[in-house]
Amino acid sequence: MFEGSGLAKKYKIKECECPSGKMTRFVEPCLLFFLSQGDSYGYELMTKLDNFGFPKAKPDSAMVYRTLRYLEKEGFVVSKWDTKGTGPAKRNYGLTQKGMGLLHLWAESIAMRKQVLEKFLKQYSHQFKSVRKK
Amino acid sequence: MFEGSGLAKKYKIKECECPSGKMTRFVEPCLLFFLSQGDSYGYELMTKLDNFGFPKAKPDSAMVYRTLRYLEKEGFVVSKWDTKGTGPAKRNYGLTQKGMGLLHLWAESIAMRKQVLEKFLKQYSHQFKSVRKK
DNA sequence: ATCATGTATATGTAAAATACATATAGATGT
DNA sequence: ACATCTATATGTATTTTACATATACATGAT
Repeated sequence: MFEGSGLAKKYKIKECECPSGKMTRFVEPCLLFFLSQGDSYGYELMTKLDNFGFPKAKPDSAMVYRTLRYLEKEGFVVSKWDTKGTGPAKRNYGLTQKGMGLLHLWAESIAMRKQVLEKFLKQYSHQFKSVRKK
Repeated sequence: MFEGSGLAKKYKIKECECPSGKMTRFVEPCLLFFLSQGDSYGYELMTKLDNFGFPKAKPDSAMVYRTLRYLEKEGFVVSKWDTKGTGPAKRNYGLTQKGMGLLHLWAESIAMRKQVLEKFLKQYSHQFKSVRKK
């Protein structure tokens, strides 16, 4: 994994000088995807994100709640309070058709992005193949 | 490509509501990579970026110049003026060892990121495989 | 009873990143 | 003389992100 490589130490580079894998921006498509599997609420979505494979650091809860509110404002999701069950009331979110559309757009965008990263990595590893033993 | 899918129109979603593929952040590792192939200067690096396969939109020249200055400030690159040749003087950049280290860190980070995107896409396409005919 | 912990949502704000506009200036072609 | 291309650079408004903090219900332990 990223932390364990020792490269940062070797070259005396602060960890923060290259993105650590938080991928906060990625929160939005994840939320949309989770909601496409069924209604849910902020706290639960947060734990799902947590298990989704974010390389590092827990997703920022502020990000989750604010993203959900943004998505609702724009009509990508709808919510209603759920007072049933134990504990404090939950705001239960559901995906709209428009939200489903946004998810598909995100998927296209992510696929494209993946290709760009792949292109970079291909060129990179081609150039350094001889240097990078191990 | 992204623009041509028609999804945005179908779902009445503004293009800006999902990232368009500018990937400004990606400029830094690209610059480092280009410089690992030999010294260069801002304007040339910009055109290289242009040809690198950014899905949309030209790279912001401000971003390129500011990133180069940042990299120099932090010791990842060094520069000197090149007054030889035609046209206005160029500031010629070269990668330092520390800069090479940062490039390798970026490569790790990008590889990790690619995996996360892949994971997302795999789950996504698994879920929507039946729905997404052509 | 009161205290810590877990569940749940929400906001305030400082700092960083980004987009977009604009400035400067040498060289070249018309 | 003027437009265009090459080349670097900065100003700044806006957006994004990180981090801290506030609220409050529920539950189990002391």
